[in-house]
Amino acid sequence: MPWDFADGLPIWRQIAVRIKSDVAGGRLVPGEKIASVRDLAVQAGVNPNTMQRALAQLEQEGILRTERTSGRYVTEDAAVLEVLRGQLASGIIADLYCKLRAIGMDDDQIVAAVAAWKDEG
Amino acid sequence: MPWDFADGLPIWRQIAVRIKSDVAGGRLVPGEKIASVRDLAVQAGVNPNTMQRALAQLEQEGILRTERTSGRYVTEDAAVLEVLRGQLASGIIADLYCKLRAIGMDDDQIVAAVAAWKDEG
Amino acid sequence: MPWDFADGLPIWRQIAVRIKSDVAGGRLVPGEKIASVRDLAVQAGVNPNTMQRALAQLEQEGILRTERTSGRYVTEDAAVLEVLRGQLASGIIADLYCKLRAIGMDDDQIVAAVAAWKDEG
Amino acid sequence: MPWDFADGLPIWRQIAVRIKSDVAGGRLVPGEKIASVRDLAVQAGVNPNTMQRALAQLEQEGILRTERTSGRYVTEDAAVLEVLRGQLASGIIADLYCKLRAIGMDDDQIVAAVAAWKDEG
DNA sequence: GTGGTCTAGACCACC
DNA sequence: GTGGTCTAGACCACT
Repeated sequence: MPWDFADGLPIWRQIAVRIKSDVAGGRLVPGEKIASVRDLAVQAGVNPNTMQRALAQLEQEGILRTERTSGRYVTEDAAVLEVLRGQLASGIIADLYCKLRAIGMDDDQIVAAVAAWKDEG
Repeated sequence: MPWDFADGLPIWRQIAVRIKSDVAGGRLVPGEKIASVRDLAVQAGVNPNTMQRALAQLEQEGILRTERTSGRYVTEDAAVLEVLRGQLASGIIADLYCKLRAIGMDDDQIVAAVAAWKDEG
Repeated sequence: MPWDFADGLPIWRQIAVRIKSDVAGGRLVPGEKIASVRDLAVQAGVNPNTMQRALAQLEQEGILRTERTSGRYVTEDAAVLEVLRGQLASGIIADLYCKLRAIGMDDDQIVAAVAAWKDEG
Repeated sequence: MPWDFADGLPIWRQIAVRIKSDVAGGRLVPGEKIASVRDLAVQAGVNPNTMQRALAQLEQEGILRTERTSGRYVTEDAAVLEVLRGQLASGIIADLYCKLRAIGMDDDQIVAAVAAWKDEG
């Protein structure tokens, strides 16, 4: 997992985004227990504290649920998951528009290009 | 300009991508002379050799043209510019599909979401 | 039972307050025998001497009564119990006024808020 | 400032509550700059990290606003302040009811006692 | 073993 | 000087 130290985004936020994506994409199953803070920290090659911070953020957003003595679980709240997907998608798409506008495309061209890519690419 | 030393992409490639984007977006005007290697290197905060390598790459792709005695110029070749835009857009759009598929969206949903964003966002 | 070693209040006083609350609230029944010093000390996780001191204090206030040969009993004196309730309540209410004034409420607002809470909360 | 290590509430939460109370009570003036993280940490006798955590929490609740290079400021948002006062008051009053019920008072008696205290005490 | 807290000290970007 | 991040390592409570 390549953490970008160069951009402004803190590692714990990058981790949070990654886990969000995993939850949204179903690679982390709702209701399932996730690995322990320490294990995740080792896997990610960061300090347990940093991982802790990312997970605390996710818990506070309702994406994870903590059972103090047994571990952390992915939320089963469908509404939360739906909102999560919407937020992630919105951010990604906004980024797309930003970059394509920067190379001189207008919004209609962007939509057309995305639609065309589906058929070709 | 945040160059990313962490991922595998060499800095000179990152610079080349940025300049391509500037050309495609018209921030570097076709036919215009660009700054000297040394100045560009200072602006970017990199070694002149690194900048040189990026520019050589762009020249080899036909995006820049060198006049031995006077400096480097942005190509005026419309075909080259068009291909450039296509390449950049394709990469960006491929990235979009990759990320949105990762959060569980299928291609039709992606196209729909991008179209919807144009109207809302 | 979380005894607070940090603030100035000695533990035996904290224990005394707790027992007073139990008597006032009827969790310790007037006329009933209470457990032995040793048992109470174990329950509270403190040294028997500390518990002894708390009980002596309560006895001196007339809340407990010692029968030399059989143990300690909760007073049945209604007047004592009434005074006890009054003292406890007064302390708690004084604390309330202190805290609510500290966040900028005046006495009328405090009374109103307490009355309102009864209906809502 | 006596931090309670005995109860379960983390120090950074206790600090956050205290600062909330200061804001609600006007001891920290809306719009005014507060002391630096390091100074506050020294005043409170805790690690700068711990203070940082408390302040981050308050910022996230909209009570403080951070200007990265100049310092932290108390919000001027009247709505936020009003909600804050309401939350604090509610918590304090709930605590009152809990304690007074524990000594055998019913809700009407509680309201009456609080009203009486205003006139006497 | 789990999550959570706290400390100490370093480093960065910004102005 | 400001806020913010990261690491390393210790300690606690709970089971």
